[in-house]
Parts: sequence; structure tokens; C-alpha cells
Amino acid sequence: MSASHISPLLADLNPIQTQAVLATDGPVLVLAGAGSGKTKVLTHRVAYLIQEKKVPADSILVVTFTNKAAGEMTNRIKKLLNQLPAATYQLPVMGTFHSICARILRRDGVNIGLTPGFAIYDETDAVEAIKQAMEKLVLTDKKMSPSAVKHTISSAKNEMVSSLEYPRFARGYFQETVAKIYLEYQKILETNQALDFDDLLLLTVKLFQHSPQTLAYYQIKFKYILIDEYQDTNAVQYALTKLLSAQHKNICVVGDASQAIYGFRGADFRNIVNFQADYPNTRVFNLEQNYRSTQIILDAARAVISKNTSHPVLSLWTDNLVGQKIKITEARNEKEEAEIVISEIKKSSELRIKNSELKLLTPNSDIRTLNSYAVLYRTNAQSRALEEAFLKNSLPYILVGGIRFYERREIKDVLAYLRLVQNPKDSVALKRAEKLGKGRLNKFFEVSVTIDKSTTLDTLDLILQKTDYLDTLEDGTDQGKYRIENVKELRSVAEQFPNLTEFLENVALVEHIGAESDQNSDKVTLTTLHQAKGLEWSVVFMVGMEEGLFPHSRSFLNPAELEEERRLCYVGITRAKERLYLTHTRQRLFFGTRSNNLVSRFISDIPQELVQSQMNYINPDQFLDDVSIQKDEDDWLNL
DNA sequence: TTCAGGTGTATTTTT
DNA sequence: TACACCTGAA
Repeated sequence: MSASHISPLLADLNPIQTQAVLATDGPVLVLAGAGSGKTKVLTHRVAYLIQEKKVPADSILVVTFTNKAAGEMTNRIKKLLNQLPAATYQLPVMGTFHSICARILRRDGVNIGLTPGFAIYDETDAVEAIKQAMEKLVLTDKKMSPSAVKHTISSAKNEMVSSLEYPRFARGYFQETVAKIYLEYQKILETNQALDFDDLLLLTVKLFQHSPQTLAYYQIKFKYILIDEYQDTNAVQYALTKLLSAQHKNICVVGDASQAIYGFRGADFRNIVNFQADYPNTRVFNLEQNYRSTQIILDAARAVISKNTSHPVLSLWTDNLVGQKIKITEARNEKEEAEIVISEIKKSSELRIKNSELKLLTPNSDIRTLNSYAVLYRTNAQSRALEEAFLKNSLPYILVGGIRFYERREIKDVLAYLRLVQNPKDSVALKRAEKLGKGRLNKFFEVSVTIDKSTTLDTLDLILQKTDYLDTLEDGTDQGKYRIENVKELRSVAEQFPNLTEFLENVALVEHIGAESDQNSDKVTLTTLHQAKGLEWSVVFMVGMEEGLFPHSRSFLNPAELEEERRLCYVGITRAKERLYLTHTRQRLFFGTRSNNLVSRFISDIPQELVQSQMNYINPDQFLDDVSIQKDEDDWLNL
């Protein structure tokens, strides 16, 4: 590459983004603020390595937080490479930590005694295995919930504490009992030839520790490693990163401590905070120019997040307009809150219709389709009141979240049969199949022995036909019809993966988007704050801005958790491009009881000059007569 | 095999 | 309040 040659890949990058792309070798930390073009830097960096540095694509490893993110990045890298002269079509190795570890273990896990055809247990399967372990130990103590036990074991695995080591750390009755269950649980997984999600990571570390040749193979293979959302990595993922990058040390991590919102499941943002200390000679790039939001929105976000003290906060700035003030509204209850949201949306939609009728539309005028609105909430339970109001007003919406496709009863049932084809000893699958009827199970076993090397789809169809499973779903209700539709949807996935092992792995590791969620249609998005991460809308409503709900009461006793709530609020605010609404209620119906909540401290943290509201909420004392959450309030005041 | 009725539980969630 | 889950009886 001559000095005069400027790669077209750098053409539309700002100076810091350019530097982050050009710093190909050695440890690199990219601190990417919300809306600062993080994915752009990652994709351009990969394309640059391939195109300009002539790095073979398969020696680049890109780790993402979700499979969806991996897919999006793949598309963008493809596009970039296709635009270039002498287009290269080979793509880097991309995926989540879990999917990459699964691939490694299928290939090399035999070195630590793993069967290549191992099953992957999802949360439900794992909890079922825990139940079986507890039954075996005759733990009739109903006070221990299997999912709490699962969570404790999962935390231990995240800290790389094996079932053999755990008893040493266990303190008190609960943990000591968990220690016994943990041992039994691992035995069950072993006999079932199954790994849970945590095992995928943990056993890969174990494989690398026990088989230096295997480790060396991957260390040499992956010359360049890029990790997205590094603030959301846990201890095992940290260890994997360290092991894999030890040879070439070309490690680039991207993230933002202010957007760390998964501490509750073991993520530790200190991994990103301490990166420089961990990797000597790290070059740091702060992406602080925001391309998404108005200045007012960024100022509000900053006011909220700057109260956190346990991590650094980036100073976002923008060339965008100052924008409109943030609108804060109080509703009497959750129904009125939903109506307020809807009336605001309708106001601008009506404006849109009127303008288009009068042909007043100019390019870039205030045209907003429904998919430029989102309503964000802290807990899923809040979606009900919103949904009811949207239905009542015939305003189209799409609810993101809820029960996932592969978690649905009918899907898990069918998958249980398929898992038994692969491993008839799988006790979790067996128990599920038993629940569907002994007769049905016997019929299944009659045909399952004859299944040899047929495709996933043929196997699935044969099972459905022999067991008459679909009959159990056919009950004349809409729900029954819907369930049958879902099984059909599963058939279409089966068609894509003729190999049963590959099919089951995909099912376990990749979230499937059901047929009903047509994402291109014009609808308002309703979703949790967590699921909004990484997305953006022109207009964002954050509802339920109340003490106890957001920040959630469970975080009151723990300053670290309260900081996580604050980061979640920061994430929510920075989703908005143009307009932000915050709403709260005086009284909310919650699990059958009415509670009077104080206005969220996050609202009080936003300076008045950024806000347009009918009331002054700075002094929450006016609500102190409402006693229902007085106790909680005392808790947080004492922090 | 099915279904009625009792019981427990309700923060966020990808893999 | 509402619903998922389990149990036991028909």
C-alpha cells in the first residue's frame, strides 16, 4: 500500500473512527458511546484487515453479544467487501462466545472426553435437570426453588468454580445444599451427554488448560480478535479472551461501561474498565461524537449517568440540533399513562395525515411513521396496560419479548422427541416425552429405532405422524391453531438444517423469530429497556418512571445494583433521536394491589432547563403522605 | 389421558 | 390480580 493510497474504507469515518480502524495491531480499546458509530468501526476494521492488510478472513475472530448482532455485522461486512474492487467473499469467524465455543468443543472436545454429539440444554432443560437432581437427593424441602438453585450454580460456573470445588466455598444451609445438588446435576448432565450454556464456555477454558496443543492451534489461527459489548462479558469470557489473544495480542475490544446492564447475570463491567491495566501498551480510542440524538437528549442522559461513580463516563457531543425539550407527564394510573402515550403518538400521526392531504410535506419535514415510536418499560408486566390501550385505540403495535419461540410448550415437546432420537438416554427429554403420554412415547420408540440417516425434516414428520402429536394441540381454540402454526414454523427451520445435530445446536443457541413478527410493518414498538439496547427510534416514551419500579425496588439495598438501574436509564434515554417523553403515575395497580409511587429519582436528576412539564417534581416530599412504599423509601434514603 | 382445582410467584435475559 | 405449574382424581 503506497502512502498516497487512501482506502475507500476510511472515506466516511471521522478522525477518531479512522484511527481506531487503522490501529490494527496490538491491544486496542474502543470506548464507544451510545450512537457513536460503534458497529461502523467494527465492520470497517474487519473489512480493512481483509482488504488492505490482506489478512485471511478465517484468521479473524469476531465475537458479538447476540447471534442477531453477528448476523447484522456479517451483512454489513459483506456489503463493504462487495463495494470494493477485487471483492473478497470470504468472511471472518463470527458468532457469540457460546456458538464459537460450541464449535470448538464439537471439534476438539474429545480431548477432554466430550462426545462430539453432545446436547445443549437451555434454561428450561437445565432447571428440569436440577429438579431431577433434587429428587434423586430426596430434597423434599419445598423451600428451595430449582431455578434459584440453577441461578446459584450458574453464578458459580461464571466464576469458574466447578462442582468439585464449590463445596469449599459453600457457606450456610442454602449453599451447602446447592453444593450437593451441583455435584448431582453435573452427573446428570454427563449421563445425558448434555452441556448447559455455562458449560460451553467453562469446558472450553478447561479444554484449553488441559490440551496445550488445542489452545496453541486456536491461538495461532486467530491472528486478530474483535470483541463487541465487552462491558457485558463475564469472568469465563474474560478468561477465554485472555487465552485466545495471548499469542498475537491483536485484540480489539469495543464497549461502554455506561451501558453495562447485565450484571445480574454475571457480566462484570470491570473487564472493560481494567482492560488497559490488563493488556500493556493498549491504545485507547474514545468515540464521543454522537450521530443519533439531539443535544437536549444527550444532556439529560449525561445528567443521569454522571451520578455513577464506579466507572468512567464518556462525554458525548453532537453536531445535531439542540432539539425539543423532554416532556415529563404525570398520569393518575397506568391506564391513563397508556392513553397519554397514545394521544401523543396520534397527535403526530394526525399531523402527518393532515400534512400529506394538504400536500404540505416537504422533504425532511416531520414525517413519522409508527415504527419511529417506541414505548420502553422496566418490567414485562407493564406491557399489559399498554397493549390493552393500543388495542382499544386500534393503534398497531409490536410487542418485543415475552415467551421466546423455542421456549414455547409445543416446540419444546417436539424437540424432546428429536433429542431422544439423538440420545435415547437424555433423561430431561425423556421426562418431557413421558408427560405427553406413555402410548405416544412407545409409538415414538417403535419408529425411532428405524430412523437412521434421514434428514431432520423427514424425522420430524415421521414422529409427528406416528405420535399424532398435533392432535393434542387441536382443541378448537385459537391458541391451539397458533400452536400448530408454530410447529409448522419449526418444520421450516428443520428444512434449513438437514443434519439433526446441527439443527438442535441452532435451536439451542439461536433465537428464532416467529412468523407473526413482521418487522417491516408500520407499528409502534413496545419493549423492555433491556431489549431496547442497541436500537434507536425518533420518539421514545419511557413509562413507569417511579421509585420502586424504575429504579426497581430490588436494587434499593445495593448501591451497585442501583448504578445498574441508572445505566439502564441512560441506555433508555440514548435510544431517542428527536423526542423523549418520560411518564409516571400517581397510583399503579401492581399484582392486585394499588401502590402510590414517588417520582423516579432519575427524573429529578434531569435539569429543569431540559424539561417541559406541568409540575415541578424536584421535591418528592409532596408524596410522603402516601405510605404504601414508605418502607422502601427509608431504605434508599439510608444508602 | 385429561382436566379441574390448588399452589406459588411475579425484574431485567442471551446463550 | 393472573397465570404457569403441579397433583390427583375421574
